[in-house]
Amino acid sequence: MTPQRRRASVVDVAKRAGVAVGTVSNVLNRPEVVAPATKERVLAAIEELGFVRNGRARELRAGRISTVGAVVLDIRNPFFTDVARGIEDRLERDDYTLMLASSDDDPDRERKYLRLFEEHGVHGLLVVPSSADLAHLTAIQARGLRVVVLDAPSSLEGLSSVAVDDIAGGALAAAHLLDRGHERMVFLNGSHSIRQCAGRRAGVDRAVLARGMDPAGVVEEISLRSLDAAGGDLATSRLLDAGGPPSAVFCVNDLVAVGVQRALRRAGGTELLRRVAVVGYDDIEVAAELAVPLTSVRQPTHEMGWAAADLLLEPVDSERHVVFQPELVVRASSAAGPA
Amino acid sequence: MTPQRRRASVVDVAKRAGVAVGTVSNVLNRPEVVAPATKERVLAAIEELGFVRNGRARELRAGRISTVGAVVLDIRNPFFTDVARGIEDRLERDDYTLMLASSDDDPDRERKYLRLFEEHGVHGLLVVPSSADLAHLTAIQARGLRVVVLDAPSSLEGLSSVAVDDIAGGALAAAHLLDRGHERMVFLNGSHSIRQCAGRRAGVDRAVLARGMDPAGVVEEISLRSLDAAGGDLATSRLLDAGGPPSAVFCVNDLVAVGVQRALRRAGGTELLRRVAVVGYDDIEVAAELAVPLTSVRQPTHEMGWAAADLLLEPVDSERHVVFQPELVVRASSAAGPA
DNA sequence: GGGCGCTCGTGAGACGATTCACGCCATGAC
DNA sequence: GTCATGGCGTGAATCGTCTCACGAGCGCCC
Repeated sequence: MTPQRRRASVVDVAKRAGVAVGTVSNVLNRPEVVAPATKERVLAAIEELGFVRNGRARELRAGRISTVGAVVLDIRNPFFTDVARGIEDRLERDDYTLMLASSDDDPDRERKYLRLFEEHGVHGLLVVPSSADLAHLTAIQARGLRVVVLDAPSSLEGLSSVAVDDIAGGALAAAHLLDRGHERMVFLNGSHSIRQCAGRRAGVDRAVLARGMDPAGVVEEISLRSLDAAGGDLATSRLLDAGGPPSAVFCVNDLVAVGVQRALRRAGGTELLRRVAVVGYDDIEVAAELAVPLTSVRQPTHEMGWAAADLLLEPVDSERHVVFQPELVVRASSAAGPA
Repeated sequence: MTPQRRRASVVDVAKRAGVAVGTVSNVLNRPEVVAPATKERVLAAIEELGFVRNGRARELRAGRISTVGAVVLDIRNPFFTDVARGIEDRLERDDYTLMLASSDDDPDRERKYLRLFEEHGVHGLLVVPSSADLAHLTAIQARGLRVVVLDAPSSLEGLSSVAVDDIAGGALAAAHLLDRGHERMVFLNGSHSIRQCAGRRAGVDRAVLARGMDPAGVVEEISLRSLDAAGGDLATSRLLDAGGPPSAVFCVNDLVAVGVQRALRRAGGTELLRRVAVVGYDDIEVAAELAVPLTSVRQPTHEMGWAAADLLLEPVDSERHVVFQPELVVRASSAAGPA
């Protein structure tokens, strides 16, 4: 309890209890081999000195590692925190801990965190890659770490993965808007170097082609720099300034859709809001509670996190892939027909 | 690049480059003292072996620690992720890293994570305490770690803190409802062992007393087990079953308020929703975009996180307290008058 | 040519916990 | 009385990195 210059170590405890360091270690790790009286003395000394094990030394010696690192794209997006929660729940079962970091879609930040985790000696890494190039991940795996890629379905070069079928998701959304009669739509997407973005676009194209139409004539894709409400708001404002509202907008995630709705309402009130069909992606918790409840593509977030952590902890050494199917949740925001 | 049984160590690198281990270390840490030719050889060996520093050994030896641990109440609440972002931004400036964990309002989980972080040897800890008892935190501080308490203003027993004035926040919300003429209100709160909850209740009482009324007659407080949309939904459903809708509801956070709105709408459509005045807390990003935009108490989240990290990194050793003032953001949800 | 200073590189020791081969002692069987 | 057995405890060696006191080699100047 008294402030100390230096943390107490096993040596200090051993001295205080009048035993050897090995005995202290035994009390901590295999208490059953220590006689009760001795154990008592050691525990008392630990208490008095406020001794706390030094995990770094412990892991250095033992090689044991019970931490897992995860790098997601944006920690403020509920989609990723839900996935993280799924990861955590699975890890807890095996007494592992999660270190979470957010790359902000920035490959450099991603690399920085991956390196940090690797130096730190994590058991494995869960990564939502921010670019299409996975060479740095295969290199890490080659060094003996387990790597599981989340949300990046294709061309995995030997890495295990958990993903939702983004092509199917994009197709669901686009088909829904086409069904409503929209023959032109705006797609607010992220950079195609983000795999989910490229995949959803491919799905959109597939749905359009399936109806014998030409994607180039139907889909106007706008690439956003920031995939959040601010990004959606800004892009929509520009559209309105440029030539009036589109009749249908598909957004690469729900936060962007929230921004779209915000800009529409600001420009033309609820009336304008109801005239534009908006479809989001992720089905975040508040999607149903918005001014105009949002039609969205739902992904099984918790299950994805769980499955990813599962792949990481499993002793299996082979490459494995888990693909979940997305689901369209139809609400009022997509009710509007074409202009 | 080739898979290896064991991670390459400095010894391996030294052998390969034909130098001493100290030289390898110098290349990594003080490259300017190594002759160019030697440095070249060492770097080549590092590349060939895929050598990655072992951070555990490094920190063990150096005592140097560049990690900070944070334990927040609920990682899915945007309030906490915004605070976390503030922390991260401040830490990044000094090349520190954040390990984030979520206690789920559970003191046992909180203790578990704190212990883990302490064993891990973090530089310091940022904690949003889940109970009123801070003895375990002072004990940690006594052992030489820096501890900053977030969002817990009173009786700090020597711990530095960053907080928003919860009493003022509770008072703002209650005064607003009283101004609208509501003489009865429901307060959906969490356990009073959570300090923010106790503080906001105190603020509510203060506002009521300031008008010469009796809190017991005005405020019906309901204690929720889970402070999220599900919790608010459930409590509201029960209220409706028991005796019809209240005229005013103050929620301890916005997620709870979202749940309240959901239950109201389910029971009586938008019409019922507009008849009940609802005030939330935190002003999360989507608060303005809900079906009925939510009146809420805004807290400067990013600044709080930044300030907390600042206290942790500063070399100052004295106890410091930073208190931010909350702000009421009035929107449509609180427009309804008394029944 | 002896002394001095400088640049580079060396390698043993330290950080703190764990492990394991070993020794001590008491007990009990023959 | 001897020997085997088993329960307890010991402490040196180990993990991988960094530090630091030291020394080798070289050039330069008086």
